[in-house]
Amino acid sequence: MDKYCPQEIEKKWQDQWEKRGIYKTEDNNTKEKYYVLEMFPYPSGNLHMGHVRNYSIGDVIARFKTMQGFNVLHPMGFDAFGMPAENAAIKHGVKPADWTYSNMDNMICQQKRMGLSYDWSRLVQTCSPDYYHWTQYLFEVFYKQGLAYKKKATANWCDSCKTVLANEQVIDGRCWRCDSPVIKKDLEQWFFKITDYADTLLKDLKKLPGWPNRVKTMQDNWIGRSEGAEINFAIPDFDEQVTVYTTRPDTAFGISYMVLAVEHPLVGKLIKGRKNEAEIRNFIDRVHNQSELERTSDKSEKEGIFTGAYAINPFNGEKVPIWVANYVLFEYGTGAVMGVPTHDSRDWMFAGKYNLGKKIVITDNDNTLAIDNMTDAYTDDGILINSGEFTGMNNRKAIPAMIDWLEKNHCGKRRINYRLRDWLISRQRYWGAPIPVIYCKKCGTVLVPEKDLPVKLPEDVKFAPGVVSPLAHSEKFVNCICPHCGGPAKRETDTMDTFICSSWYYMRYADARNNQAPFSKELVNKWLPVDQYIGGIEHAILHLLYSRFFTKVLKDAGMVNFDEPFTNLLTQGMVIKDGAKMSKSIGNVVSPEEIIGKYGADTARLFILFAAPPERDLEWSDQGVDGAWRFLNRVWRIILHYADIVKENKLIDIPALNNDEKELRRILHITIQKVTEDIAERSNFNTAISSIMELVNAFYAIKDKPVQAGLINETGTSLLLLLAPFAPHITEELWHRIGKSGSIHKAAWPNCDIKATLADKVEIVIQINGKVRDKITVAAQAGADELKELAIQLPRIHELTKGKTIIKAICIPKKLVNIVVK
RNA sequence: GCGGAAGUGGCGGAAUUGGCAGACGCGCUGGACUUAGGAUCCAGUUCCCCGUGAGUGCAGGUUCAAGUCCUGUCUUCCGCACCA
Repeated sequence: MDKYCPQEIEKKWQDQWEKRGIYKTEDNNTKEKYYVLEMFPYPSGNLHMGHVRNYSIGDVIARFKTMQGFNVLHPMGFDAFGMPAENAAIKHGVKPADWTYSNMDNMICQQKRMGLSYDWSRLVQTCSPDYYHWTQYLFEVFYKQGLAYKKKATANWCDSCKTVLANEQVIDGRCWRCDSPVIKKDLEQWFFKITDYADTLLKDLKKLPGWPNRVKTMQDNWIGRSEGAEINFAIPDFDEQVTVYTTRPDTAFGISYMVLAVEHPLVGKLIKGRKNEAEIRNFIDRVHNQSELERTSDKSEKEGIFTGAYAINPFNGEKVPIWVANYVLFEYGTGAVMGVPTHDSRDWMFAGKYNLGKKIVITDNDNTLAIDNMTDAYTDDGILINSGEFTGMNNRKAIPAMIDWLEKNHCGKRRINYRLRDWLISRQRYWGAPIPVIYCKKCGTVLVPEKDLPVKLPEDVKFAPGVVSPLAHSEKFVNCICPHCGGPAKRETDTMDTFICSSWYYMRYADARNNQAPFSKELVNKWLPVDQYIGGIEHAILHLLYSRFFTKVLKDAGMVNFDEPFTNLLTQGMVIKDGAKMSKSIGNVVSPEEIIGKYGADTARLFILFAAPPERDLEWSDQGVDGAWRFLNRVWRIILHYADIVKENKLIDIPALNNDEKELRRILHITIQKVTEDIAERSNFNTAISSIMELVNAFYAIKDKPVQAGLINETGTSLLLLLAPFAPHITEELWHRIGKSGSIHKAAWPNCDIKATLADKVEIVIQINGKVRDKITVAAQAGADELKELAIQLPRIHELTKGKTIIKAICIPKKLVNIVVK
């Protein structure tokens, strides 16, 4: 018998598969479609174990669904724009395009060595003009829908990447990519109006039962919907008015001051000419220039200063002092808040520090609250007091009543507010899709006409450390002709956030080579939505929220007929070693190339799927890899041991099976049932593999016994079929060695014979007071009464219950008898 | 602070509906085969005071029966965090 040598057979089959095109997906096919997709990678140059895990999971599902008779779409591509290519250009003088394409070539080789069942004819590379042509086209779709606009705003600026970032891309005050602190900069930038879709994005989370709750909760929090009211306060001295947003209008009679954000446009007017104007301005400048990190840190103290101006509380006509303070965010709500120290903890602290008034307007049921014995605000529900006509009302009921009052008296209204901000999409970088906009002195902002797309990236661009917006330095790129009036004009020199490229790539796969449109309606609606999407949890908000937004916009634009892109989402855990994420700086990286070189792709895949369920973090174990390797060798040997018998292709003679044979066949069909369910229903590949291992153990157990050739045929063939999605090469090789023709990966998934899974005899546990005391083997169909009789008569049970009263016996057929004694 | 997930042998993990806790794998121990074994095959492996014993972070509760349900509590990880 020859040895299992993955280095030989894996290459051989990969070549064969490619030559025969067995993973090419047909668009015209009557079988039911199934679209399985792994998040496409950034082309860093090399696969890491996280990729191996991601692709192994997707490949199992793709192969399994194919064998189950679905028409499977399983494509791959690259999220190929982005900063590292420019950094390489700065550091090593290579062109970003050259660097990126050579990295992609290398990674495709590595992916092919993993034996993944991709339809490579649909390869998508977002940096290719054939692709970003349509990214630009979609920008124009957004623009025409009124969803793309330019405005001056205080933006998050990463000084290391020399570009702005969207809110979602600032993690704890730091840049998501390079981790350097983010600073504030006032800049003119392009935005996508994702806030228009805040409500739909939130509501439609309910349409996603196939998503992990964790991800839905995170998106829910990120969108941050709150219900409340706007209240207008007059400022008679200035003939002005200021509007606050609150979720607690029921506390309005307790307002003792009001606070504006330092950026609030009214502040300048209110403080002008005050004797301490300079002092106030100082404070405002200091707060405004604080970094996101400092300003939102929980350590930073609440600070404020009185403007000298007063506003009128519309409910009771009281004069309330107007302050400015660091804790009020200009971007949220109206940038102004009311201060109710007695019923809001932050206000309690602030009022305590600056000696502002406190008045109780909601009391607990026993009416025991008193300012003097309060140590913090009372934020619970209760009954309104000191609240004019609303006094005596339950505060929950008072909220709508008081909003109605505001609306009737034209001094406020109901308002729903979101935490979500518009998506800042322009980047001051070269290696991205140029924003297809031209600025003309006469005509203003003009879209590049569709026929002139794509706006191509120029190649003669200089890269140097610290250069902002390299495109802006390319004369040839910047200067152009206005498509409207034909006069001289200038191009937009910012490129698009790469998250835009990745917000629609999964649609492009449906029609990847289309050069007339991003995709044909027919094909995108045939294949989408993605049935199973697989990727890391780190995109819970970023990519997954943006993609949902894109899908909804394209649906409203009539380009697609579905409104959620991913029906089922599987978020895989990290691959860790020695308790930490694999990283070069810690030095705990295990390279996939090395593992595949030594053990082959099948072992690597099998180990990574076996070691933990997909959602959990996976601790890398070299010994665990050995275990997977040993298992495949066991399969190799047992199949070859029986190869000649299997080749005879004898049919099974079920009535002739002896007990040992029946037992083996029972295990086989239980395994078929379990593996099918584990893949299809639970995505628990680890338990699927463990049950295949049990089958192999059972196969070994009958090795020295005479076994019917038909059963050996059934067992050997089914074993390979069950294992095929996990270890595609070894199973293909053995498939041919047992005399089968055609690829195993095109063969039908085995069916479970339910009758075979039922045992004639079952073991029943006999408990006394819930503790196992004995076991008996009885006919499977034995009923409750019969079991009880048998149990009580057992010598051991008889012994143990001697002198005690049997109160009752609980009998669960096929499982147990529990005798309750006293 | 708010929200979420998780705590099970020496290790990774199983137990899907309340019904034998520890499947499967690693590691370890022993045996067989062998010139040899870090190959292979077989067996054993939760703990202990070895029993009518204890045991799924801890303390209670419900139940004939609890890893699973309920109450409280501790720890770890993750997300959000002055959001008015």
